[in-house]
Amino acid sequence: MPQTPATLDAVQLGSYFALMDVAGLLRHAVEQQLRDDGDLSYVQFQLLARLALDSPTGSERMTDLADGVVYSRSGLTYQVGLLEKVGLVDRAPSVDDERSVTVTVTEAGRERVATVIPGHVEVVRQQLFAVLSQQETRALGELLAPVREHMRSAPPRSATTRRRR
Amino acid sequence: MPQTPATLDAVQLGSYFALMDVAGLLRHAVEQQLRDDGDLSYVQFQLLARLALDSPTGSERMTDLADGVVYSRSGLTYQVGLLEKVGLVDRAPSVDDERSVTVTVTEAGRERVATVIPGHVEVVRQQLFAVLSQQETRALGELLAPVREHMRSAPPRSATTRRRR
DNA sequence: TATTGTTATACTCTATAACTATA
DNA sequence: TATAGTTATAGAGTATAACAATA
Repeated sequence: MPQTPATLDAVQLGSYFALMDVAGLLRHAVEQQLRDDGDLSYVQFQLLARLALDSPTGSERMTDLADGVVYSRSGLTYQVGLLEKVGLVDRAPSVDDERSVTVTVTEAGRERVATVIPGHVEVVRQQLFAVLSQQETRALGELLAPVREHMRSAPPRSATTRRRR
Repeated sequence: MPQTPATLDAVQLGSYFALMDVAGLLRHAVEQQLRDDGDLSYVQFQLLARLALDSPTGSERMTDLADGVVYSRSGLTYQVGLLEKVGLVDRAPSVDDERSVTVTVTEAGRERVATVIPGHVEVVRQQLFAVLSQQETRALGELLAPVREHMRSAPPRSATTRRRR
């Protein structure tokens, strides 16, 4: 890792690399758990969890699902296709807009999420929250939530691929 | 993203997802910059930067390079092989231990790092530090550094692949 | 025997561009 | 014309297991 590059000071650099390293290690651990316990990738888990836990109806349009989860549209089609193939979601044309596709978690999908969550939570606790106090946990979230908002509203340059919002 | 799974409270969940989302978005932005400006993946940049900026000699053994880099040994061989093929590093048997391989940045490798760093720094500044004050930046680093230490010393279960330390 | 590293192989994921269909 | 989504294709990255060589 660089020590004195162009124009980030040492504190910024340290924070940047700590963030990337921690997230990388955590994702690695979490992907292994999801694969072992539920044969899911992290992205598939995100999609399923969003449908099963965040959506009142268990349904979302493809375009809305793409928000924040996946980077390219074809990638979303691919992942949803995999989930459909194994019966964890259904796909159907939207009622109001024939161009849209509505994705819905199946019962099996909800069960899969339920199967996977305890181990998932356990990994996150061991890897991340074992080291942080309640206050620190809160502080971390409060630091990062605005950053996420900023990143989502200000996509990087050369946004050749269309993205929602 | 889940709202009330098994046994993480809402604050923990929020911090967890904020961390993963921010790091994912940041990595995405940064990978694009590295690819555009220097035809490097993030991992390749990490390896080059470590050799060029962290190592006094510009050299490291494969095994030491693997330290802190997440993935498998064969993955490291693959990435170093790519870097060698385009002349950014050299590989040679270590002098003290014939089993080991010593990787060294070439002059071209140093130049590539120098080429890429300004744009890299700019992306990180825009995406991450535009939103954080000095104090917040410091706080973020101080929160995450111990987490990283913990994760590195306590690898996840089923460490089937050997890893250093 | 244990460690260092490579190779062969297979697989997953992602992105680009071209395409269809509806608004 | 613009938007929603799919498909074809191609490439990058990763992991596993078997392997050779040295300690």
